[in-house]
Amino acid sequence: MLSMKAKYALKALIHMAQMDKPMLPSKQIAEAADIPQKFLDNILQELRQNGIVDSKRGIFGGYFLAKKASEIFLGDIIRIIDGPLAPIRCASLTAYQKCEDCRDEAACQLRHLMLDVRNAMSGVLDKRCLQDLVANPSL
Amino acid sequence: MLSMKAKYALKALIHMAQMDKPMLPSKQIAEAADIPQKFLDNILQELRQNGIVDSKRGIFGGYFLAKKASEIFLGDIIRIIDGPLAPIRCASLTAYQKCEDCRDEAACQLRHLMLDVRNAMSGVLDKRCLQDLVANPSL
DNA sequence: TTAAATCATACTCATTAAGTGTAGATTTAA
DNA sequence: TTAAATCTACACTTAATGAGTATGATTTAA
Repeated sequence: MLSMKAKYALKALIHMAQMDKPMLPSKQIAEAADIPQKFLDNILQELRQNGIVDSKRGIFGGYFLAKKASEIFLGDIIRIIDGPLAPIRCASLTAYQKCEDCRDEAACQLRHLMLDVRNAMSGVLDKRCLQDLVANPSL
Repeated sequence: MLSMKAKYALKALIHMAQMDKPMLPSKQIAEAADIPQKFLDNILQELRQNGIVDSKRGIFGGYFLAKKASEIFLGDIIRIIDGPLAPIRCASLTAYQKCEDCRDEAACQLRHLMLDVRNAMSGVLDKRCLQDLVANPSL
């Protein structure tokens, strides 16, 4: 399950990509996307630290996309907020971690299955970018 | 992410399917699959209540699959233990629930995306059964 | 200098995850 | 019939995570 936090992150970014304004204060994003403002601040912070958005302080400051919407992939956003896509860590490509109780990883049926699940998810989330959610409303 | 509980459930069922014994006491499953026994009892209970396994009490009792391994699908096991596959409820087919903050569900980009993710996951988990994990060790 | 904004840290509060413990019921071989 | 091995039910614990809040500092344009 996606956390609310990740859902909010996606909603906020979609909103930012849809507006052609270069910069939006978090308050406006919060209102437009129906997200608790302070929580959104946390989220935007995390996205900023990971190079998804950038910010300008002071009055008339705000947040803006750090890259083109066509270069921001949805899988990466989810990874930043919720961690790896894979259902279990030993099936993650970006955050691999060995199972403690696994005797023979190469033969582990569960891992093979979950690798397939991970790849299926990645096939959707790492192929699509923010732009796809804006440009193609009927997708 | 899959919970430990769901992972244990899958490990236990795989072990049961692999052994050709008709019945296994939970203690043996716990040892073989490296699962805390009491926790496994809870899990087997839940699987029994959902028609995945059945049990026989008394000395020489134990648990056994309630259906053929080829009829037990992995998606269903995960749904029983962890709930719906879909990343958000409004994208679930088996446990649909409306988003509270959604103005126009049909146009919601996020939902369409997550429906695709759900279908990708289902494409793996609802197509494969326990038998696949036993019969096809190199899959 | 002040108002509006971001930035940083720390805190709360409820729920879930991951088990454990205790007590009792059922079965069946001996 | 009884002891051993099991299942069954329910309550409890302990830690982590989720979903936010609160407070205060810093920046910047006017």
